[in-house]
Amino acid sequence: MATPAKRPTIRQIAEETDLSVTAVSYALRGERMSAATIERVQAKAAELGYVADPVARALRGGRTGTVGLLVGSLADFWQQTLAHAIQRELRSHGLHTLLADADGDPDEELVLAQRLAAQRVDGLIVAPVGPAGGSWVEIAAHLPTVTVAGQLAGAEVVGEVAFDQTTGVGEVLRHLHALGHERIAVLSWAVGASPDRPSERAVREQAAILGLQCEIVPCAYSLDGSRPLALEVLSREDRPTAIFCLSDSIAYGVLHGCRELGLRVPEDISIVGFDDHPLSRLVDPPLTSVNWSVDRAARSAVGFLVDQLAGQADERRIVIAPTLAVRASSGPVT
Amino acid sequence: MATPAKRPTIRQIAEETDLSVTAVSYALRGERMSAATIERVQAKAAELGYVADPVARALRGGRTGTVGLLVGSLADFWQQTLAHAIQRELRSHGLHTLLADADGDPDEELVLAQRLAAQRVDGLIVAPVGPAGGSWVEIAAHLPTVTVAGQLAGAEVVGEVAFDQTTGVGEVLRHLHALGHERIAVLSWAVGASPDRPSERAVREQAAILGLQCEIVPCAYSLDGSRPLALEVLSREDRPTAIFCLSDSIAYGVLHGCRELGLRVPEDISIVGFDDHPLSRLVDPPLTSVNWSVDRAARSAVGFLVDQLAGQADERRIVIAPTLAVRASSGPVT
DNA sequence: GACGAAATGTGAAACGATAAACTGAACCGT
DNA sequence: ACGGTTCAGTTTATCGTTTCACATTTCGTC
Repeated sequence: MATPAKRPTIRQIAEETDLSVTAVSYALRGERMSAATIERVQAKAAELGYVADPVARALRGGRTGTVGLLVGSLADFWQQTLAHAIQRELRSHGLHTLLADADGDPDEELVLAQRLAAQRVDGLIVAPVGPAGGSWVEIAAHLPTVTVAGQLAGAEVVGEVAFDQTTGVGEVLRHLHALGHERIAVLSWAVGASPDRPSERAVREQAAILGLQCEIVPCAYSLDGSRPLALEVLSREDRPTAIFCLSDSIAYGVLHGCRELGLRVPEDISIVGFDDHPLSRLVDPPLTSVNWSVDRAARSAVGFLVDQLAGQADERRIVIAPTLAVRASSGPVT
Repeated sequence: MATPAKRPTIRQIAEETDLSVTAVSYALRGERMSAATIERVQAKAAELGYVADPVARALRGGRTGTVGLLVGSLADFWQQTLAHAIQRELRSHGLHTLLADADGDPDEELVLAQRLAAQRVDGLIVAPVGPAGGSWVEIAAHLPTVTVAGQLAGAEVVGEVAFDQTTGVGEVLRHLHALGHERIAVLSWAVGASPDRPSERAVREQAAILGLQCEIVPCAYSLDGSRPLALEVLSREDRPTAIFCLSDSIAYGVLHGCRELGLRVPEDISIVGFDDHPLSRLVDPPLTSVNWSVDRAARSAVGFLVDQLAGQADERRIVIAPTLAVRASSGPVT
């Protein structure tokens, strides 16, 4: 663990080829120098196994080949899936991923974004929890930023992958309404982090249209966060006839809670998730959920960023349409 | 996106305090300088919102505060969980995570490890797919490396978090044996990547002891990888009475396949997983699996690395004991 | 055969931070 | 009063790469 670790440097190549460091630098990139020199240098580089030092390059102001990926909460299974898909997509473009997890905290999110910027990432892909503060405006101004599944209003991003929350939420509520549900508890995550989160606003709007009575309950991500909450909601005198969870992870915890209380799903209560994690079709009962194409989202997000890095300067935006996957966890009111 | 982005530098502080750059450098770290100077400098730094540039620091040979996390395959749900846990633990120590996914490919794994090293990570946490090649020896010699859930034999790592495969596999096979199973298909991932993978060797050993007939079938991670394979295995004339999957993700795909074929689990066939993903208790039927404490593994791995970085030079090792969680997916042969 | 323009190459500065070596001055005991 | 320590700084070199400005050579053209 202590050996000096000597990666070959550009200087070594220079010495062994009797050229100046500058010449080698150019030749390695195939610029300026004569064809003969270029070949000689590159041969030597290959021989020594030379790889340019990304750190030095970054210091000089160049690219690092690394993109920061900032996720709202990795405790959420779906966001794990999203992170995986994005990371994979970045890799296919030869880019590295510096992953950070805000853990549901908008302040932490900002701090992490700044630290990623300090690490000289070439760009930032964010699935934001919090609202767009002033700092976000600054960060996005300096660093090509793409948002996924959330906005940073005011900040000038180079790309935006939006999920059509209104339609997604609408489909769920219409589905539940059609089944006869009228009292619905909505479990939402990171409430308060973002005052007017689109999904919550969509819930209020659509509920008003349909005349549904929706109570929004703040909830932590993850099984362990939602299960106790579910137990509380489910134990109420006038418990709702359906629970709509704004994330599948939350729904899993609720399913777990139902099982503990001996409640049958969907006979005693209907459960609907959001985001449609791959395992949702396998849980018991299979979870009704709203599906967005993760792959498409990941491809778009990375594509936007890569285009930007390649010089395409136009801001781009895509809205991903939802598909309601109706499964066994939702049924008529009995 | 084009504004020059001016983070304050050490030099700005130097100018504004009428000190040399070096003096500021020392003062910022509270060394050498007089108390008065130290305070003056730190006040100015706070005022300007100065944060040391990790890139420059790294170039000079110092720490980057970033740790490389190299995972065998993020397509595997359990490894997603592991990655999350480790990332979270690293963050609690103030360390950043550079995440890379080898995607089941040992060669890719090596390449990624080298690229991480080039990015000047302070250390490496690896959940290896492949065997320990010569390159690993070199990498580990230069970079503090901790392995989790796999070995890099020959390479001098600073810490090792091992899972007791023999016992884990043994418990599963004994469990199945006790239920009367004799013909068992074992779905293993990344076969061939590592010629003598501990889990597979454990299967062969334990099967021999118990007199079981175990066929090891190579399989990709993930639902989509294992489902078609499961369909094939399940459609055989003399299909096994039990399938033991060396990862829960694989088991999920198998469950999916059973459902498609109309096979009842466990009446028609028993399914057992490995690693015990949090959702395994929620799928239908709840999956029998082998649990290892992810949190303990993550804490240990990060602890080993942090200790090493703090100067503790002793190599450390922990073996995590398995717990067999018997659930409804495994039952007696009928 | 002379002149400007390419082509090919070199040296030095820069990126931001740090470590080693050096410079005065104050201070010590004898 | 004199050599030796400390203290509190400064100068200079360095990490590996890129880029700007400049120096040579070669070449085509009139």
